[in-house]
Amino acid sequence: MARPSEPLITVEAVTDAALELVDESGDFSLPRVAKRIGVTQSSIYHHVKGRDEIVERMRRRVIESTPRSAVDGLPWDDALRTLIRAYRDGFARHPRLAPLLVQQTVQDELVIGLYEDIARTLERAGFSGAEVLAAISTIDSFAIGAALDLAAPDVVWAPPGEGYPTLSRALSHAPAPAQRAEEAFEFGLSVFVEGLRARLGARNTSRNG
Amino acid sequence: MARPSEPLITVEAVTDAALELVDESGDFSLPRVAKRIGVTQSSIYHHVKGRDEIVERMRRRVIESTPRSAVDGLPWDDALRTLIRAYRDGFARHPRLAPLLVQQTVQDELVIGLYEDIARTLERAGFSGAEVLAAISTIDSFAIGAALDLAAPDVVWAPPGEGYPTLSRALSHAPAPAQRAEEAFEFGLSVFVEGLRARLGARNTSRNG
DNA sequence: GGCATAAATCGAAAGCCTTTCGGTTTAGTA
DNA sequence: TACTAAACCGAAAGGCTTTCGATTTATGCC
Repeated sequence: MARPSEPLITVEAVTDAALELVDESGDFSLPRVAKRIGVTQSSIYHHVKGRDEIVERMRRRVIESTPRSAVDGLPWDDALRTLIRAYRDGFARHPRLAPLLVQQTVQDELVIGLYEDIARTLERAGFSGAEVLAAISTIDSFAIGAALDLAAPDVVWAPPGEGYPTLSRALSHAPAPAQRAEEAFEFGLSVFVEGLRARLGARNTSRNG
Repeated sequence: MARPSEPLITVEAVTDAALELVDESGDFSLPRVAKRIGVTQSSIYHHVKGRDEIVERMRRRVIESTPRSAVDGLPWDDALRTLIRAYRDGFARHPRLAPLLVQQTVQDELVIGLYEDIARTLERAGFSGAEVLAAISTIDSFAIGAALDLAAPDVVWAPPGEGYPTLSRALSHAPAPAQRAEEAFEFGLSVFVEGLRARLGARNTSRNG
């Protein structure tokens, strides 16, 4: 075949097909993407640079599917919760994508924009400099971990026997997998924000230094 | 060659070689492991079931390298900090292993034992049932995220231009990469524990319910 | 309109990877 | 001593990513 009047491939179609494959099977490959959109593997290289670019495009696709929310009017703790939820919700829609993303660096401008919003909110709350950076790192760790939690298999921890009474008791309260991950995320989020508030309070009443 | 009097391969040697390769290059493969211990790829299959088993053995190797600490005498918050640090410190010694581990389920008994200790500590603090489970999930998310943070490249967030003043200000306080990850982990850990304490306090003084 | 260039496709292949299979020699055992 | 099981090797199947040359066609320029 030769060059067609309308290209058979678009980067969007490649990204879509790859994302579908990830949702269905947890992974993707160039031969499978090519087959899905009805072209040859090699043709894909005329539209993307390689496998890594497809991963980057999936990351962007997932992030821009969550609208950037205006939080400047909200109290800082509500604002922070909103932003962190937005970050994590993108992954929640494509849970099996998370393990692929953690292998690669982020340089996407949209993510940077989200970080800027988080940084502003933290400064507004009363944190500064090094603390803001540490808090953002923590938020990143927590959100990515929570996204991976979504991709985890149904039975995450299976105590092998009778020797773990307390853990078994906790597990007996486990709801359905997706709901468990959701509840765990909300719990962790609120505990983290409460911790930040406690830290600010201790500073303002000069109890800690 | 035929069957030697002493086997040329042991599972420990395979695990060691794989871990060295991961530390050096961020990944491993059976041909490279085989070359490193001076045998053929196929021979490895007489000692481990496949690639996945090698990954599981590396996980176990890393976890058992951190001794299980006795925390029953400590106040619950100190105990919790100690346990979470122990979980994360294993990864800190082999940062590039983390991305490989998140692709696979945990069923290792040692990890379950650590979770049991965390569950006991949380019950001792005053949490119960569903809260314990949610807290453990959160701890897991946070620790794994922190481990991935260690494996991240030096410049994690690079604001592309002038449009991100608050983030840029925060980044100007960034210490060396490894230290940044370390400080972020300690910050998040202490905020998380403070948040748990705040939640208990609110409950005891009946301010929240 | 005619022509050079650039783009889009394909087929083939190089070079990785994981896993399996058959052949060979030796260790352990009845 | 003879038989089975174990440990090794070489070869190969079938997957992957990426590159290359050949072919045809769209596009831009004179």
